[in-house]
Amino acid sequence: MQTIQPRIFKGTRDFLPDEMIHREEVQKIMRAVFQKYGFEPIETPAIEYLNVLTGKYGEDADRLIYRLNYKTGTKDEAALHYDLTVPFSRVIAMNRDLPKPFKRYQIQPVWRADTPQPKQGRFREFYQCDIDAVGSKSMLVDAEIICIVNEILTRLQFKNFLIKINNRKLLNGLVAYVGLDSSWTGEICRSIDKLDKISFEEVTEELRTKNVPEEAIAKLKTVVAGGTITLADAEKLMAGIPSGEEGVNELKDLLAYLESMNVPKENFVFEISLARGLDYYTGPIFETTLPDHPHIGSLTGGGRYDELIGSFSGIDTPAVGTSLGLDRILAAMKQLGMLDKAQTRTKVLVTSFSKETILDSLKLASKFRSLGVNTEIYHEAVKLKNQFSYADKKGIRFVAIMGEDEIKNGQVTLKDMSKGSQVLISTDAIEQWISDNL
RNA sequence: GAGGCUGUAGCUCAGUUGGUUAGAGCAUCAGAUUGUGGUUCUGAGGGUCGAGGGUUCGAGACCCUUCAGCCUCCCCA
Repeated sequence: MQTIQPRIFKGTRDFLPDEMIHREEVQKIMRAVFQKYGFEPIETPAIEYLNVLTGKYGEDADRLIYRLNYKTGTKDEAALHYDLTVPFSRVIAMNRDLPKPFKRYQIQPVWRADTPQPKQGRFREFYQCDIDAVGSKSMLVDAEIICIVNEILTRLQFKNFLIKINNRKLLNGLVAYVGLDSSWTGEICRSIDKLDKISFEEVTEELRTKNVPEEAIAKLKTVVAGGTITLADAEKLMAGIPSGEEGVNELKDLLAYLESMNVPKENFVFEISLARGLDYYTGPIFETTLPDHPHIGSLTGGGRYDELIGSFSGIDTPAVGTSLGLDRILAAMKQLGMLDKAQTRTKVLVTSFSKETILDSLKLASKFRSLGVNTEIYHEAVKLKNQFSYADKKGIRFVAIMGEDEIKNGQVTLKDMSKGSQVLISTDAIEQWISDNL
C-alpha cells in the first residue's frame, strides 16, 4: 500500500489531550462569566457567501479572507469566515424579531490566510470567543463588555494585563485637530498605533513616507509624542471639534461606569494612540495586552460598530462587542507557566487479570462510575506491569486491583500512584474511601 | 508582501579538509522482575540524510534548482 506522508496544514494545529484539557477549562470559565451577564449562545456556519464578508474589515484584511473554489466570480462565491462579528451582524439583519437588546456569545474557529507565527500566538485557524450586544447606544454596554473581559482574565489568574481604551470618534477628531481631512485617518491611525513599540521619531519617518505634511506631524507630536495624555488633556484639545468632543464624552461615561463596576483602575487605561485595524468600528475601541510580554500580541480586542448591521439590513442598529482570543490566552498562559501538566481527567484505573476475574472488574468500575468517579478499565488482561505503566504515563492517580485474592474476600486493593502506598479494603467501604481520597 | 535561518531515526540533535557498514539522547518494544509504575541495568527494532539534478574514484557534507519548516517586520485574536 502506498503511504501518504502525514502532515498538517500550515498554520493549523492538532490539540492533544494535555492541551485540550486546558482549552476546555478556559472555555468553561468564559461561558460561566458570559452567562452570568445574560449572554446567550449562538453558532453560525464556517462558510459564508464571500460578499457578506468583504468590504467590512478594510483592504488589507479582505485579502486574508480564505476563499473557497466554489462558483468563483459569481454572487454565490464562498469563503471561510474571517471573524465572528460580521456573521453575527448578518444573523441580526436576518432575524429582525429577536428581542432587543440582544446579547450573545459565540465560540468558534475562524480562518485567516496569514503568515503563521506560533510563538506570537498567530495562526491560520484559531478560536475566537466573542460577546456582542445589539440595540443600545449606551456606554453602559461598552463598559459591561470590558468588565467581562476583566473578570475572565482575572479568574484565569492573569496578574498584569492592561485593557487599553480609545474611541474612533476621538481619532477622527485628532486628525481634524492636526489639520488633515478625514481621508488621512487610516494612515495616521496605523502609524501612531505603533507608538507602544517604536519611538515617535520612527513614526515620523513613516508618516513622511506617506507624504503627511510636516505641520501635521509637528502638531501630532505635541499630542502623542510624550507617551500618555489623559482624557482631560484630550478634552481640551478637542474643544470645538464635534467628532472629538463626542468621543471624549463617550469615554468619560465609559470610564466612570468601569469604576462603578469595580474594575480595578490598574487594569484599564485611556490610550489615544490605540487604533485597531478593522474598518467597521465607529466608537469606543479596546484591546488587552500583557505589558510584560509585548511579543505575544493582543489577548482580546473589540469595540463599537454602530453601522455594520445597518449595512445588511438598512436599519440603523447599534452594537458593541469583543473577541477573546482563546489561542492567544492559552499561548500566554503557557509561556507564563500558568498551566500544569494534565493528560487525563481519569481518577481510577481498574486492572484486568483474566477472563474469570473480568466480570468483577467491570462491576467495580461501574460502582466507581455510579459514585461519580471517572474510571477506566484496562481492556486487555496483560501483565500488571503494563497496566501500571499505563496509569503512570497518563497520570491516573489511583489503580484499583481486582484479582483472585480480592474477589475471594470481597475486597479491593487501591494503590495511590503518587505515594506508592496501597490499601486493601472491603468493597463495601468504597464509598467511604472515595470521600476520604477523592 | 519584504528580509534572515534551518532541513539527518517518531522527537531533539551530533556527524572533523569530501573517505569503510551514518551516530547519540529521549520515545517505543522485549528481558532482568509470571500480582505492582515512576529509578536502574541488558538487548532489539527504527534512516531512499527534504526532493531533483550536477561535480568527484567517492557526497549527509561541495554547486545549482526546487519544496517544506522556523524566525523577524507588516498586520491582527
